[in-house]
Amino acid sequence: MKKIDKNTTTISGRPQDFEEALARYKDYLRRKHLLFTRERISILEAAMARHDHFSVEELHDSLKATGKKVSRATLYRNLDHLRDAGILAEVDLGNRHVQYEHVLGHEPHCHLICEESGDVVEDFSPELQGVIDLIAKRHGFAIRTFKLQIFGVQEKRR
Amino acid sequence: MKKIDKNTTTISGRPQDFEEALARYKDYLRRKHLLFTRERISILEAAMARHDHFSVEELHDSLKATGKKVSRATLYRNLDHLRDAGILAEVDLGNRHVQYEHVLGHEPHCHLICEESGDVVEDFSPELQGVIDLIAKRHGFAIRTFKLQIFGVQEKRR
DNA sequence: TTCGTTGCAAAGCTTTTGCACGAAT
DNA sequence: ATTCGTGCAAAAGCTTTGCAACGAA
Repeated sequence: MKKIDKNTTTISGRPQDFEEALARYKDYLRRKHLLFTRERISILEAAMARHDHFSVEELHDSLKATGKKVSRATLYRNLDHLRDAGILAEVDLGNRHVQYEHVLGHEPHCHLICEESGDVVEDFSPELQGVIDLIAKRHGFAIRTFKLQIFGVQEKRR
Repeated sequence: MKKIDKNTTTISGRPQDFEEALARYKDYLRRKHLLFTRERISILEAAMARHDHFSVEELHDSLKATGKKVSRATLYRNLDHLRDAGILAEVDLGNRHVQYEHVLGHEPHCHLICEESGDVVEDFSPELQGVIDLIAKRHGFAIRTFKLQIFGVQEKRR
């Protein structure tokens, strides 16, 4: 397996997030006339149990580790659903790999990626949303979501 | 070949941009002790001749169209150089395909992607840079570059 | 002449798909 | 009972790599 860049960000994992995600997923599945299968629960559990950014392969490993094996094909098919249901978001960390993160309990934010260490830091500055709203308004866009990545080098802490 | 989403953005193509890119590339190659080959010129010409976002495959087609065939392997190898030389930037338009755009004559900007039509609009609002500088400063990051994508739906014009 | 570069073909990864079997309602 | 979902294996798409021949300096 190809190595994915180091990732030190930790995403908060509040207990209520899983319940909220489950409710949201059930609602989504009902609306789309899709079934609520054991594999879909396993994938949701595994995804919500990870508190960092993860790739499809890493989630597949997580599932194997818990004994609840789900085929790669099923995983791919369902990650799309989890994204469409507003439970997971795709993240671009500049490494040409699709990675995911939770949306719940996780306000809109951006990623700072250190090109030296590979570390990823999340930022929740409130100023950003205003500028983005302004830009969208200028072009007559109704915003659904945004992604901002800042690439640079993190200076040494002291 | 898989179809890539429609793309209506046009990137400006000032005559001096090619000269500037050429100078920048020669400098980069010299610094890295790399050779200045005919293939590298062809790729640079083809890339600078495109005034939109393009995929590797599309650039390969451009090259074929001008009769200057360059193998895919060489193309991949050299697109990395053009990116590292600061001539091209990788763009994420949310379609899971790597695409490129010029950097020269092209201030820092962001992309608005319409999820209905697939249209991509570029925005050069100056307010953005200030917020990004602020965020980077907060985390002790020396910025190299940033990418911002706004996903939504473009309202009808009248 | 000397190395880096290229083209080709093969290999590697990631993601998608067709189909028969199995499971949810 | 019906219909959708899953696993498997194959296929497809994209990117990288090994190697012999070529070309820039």
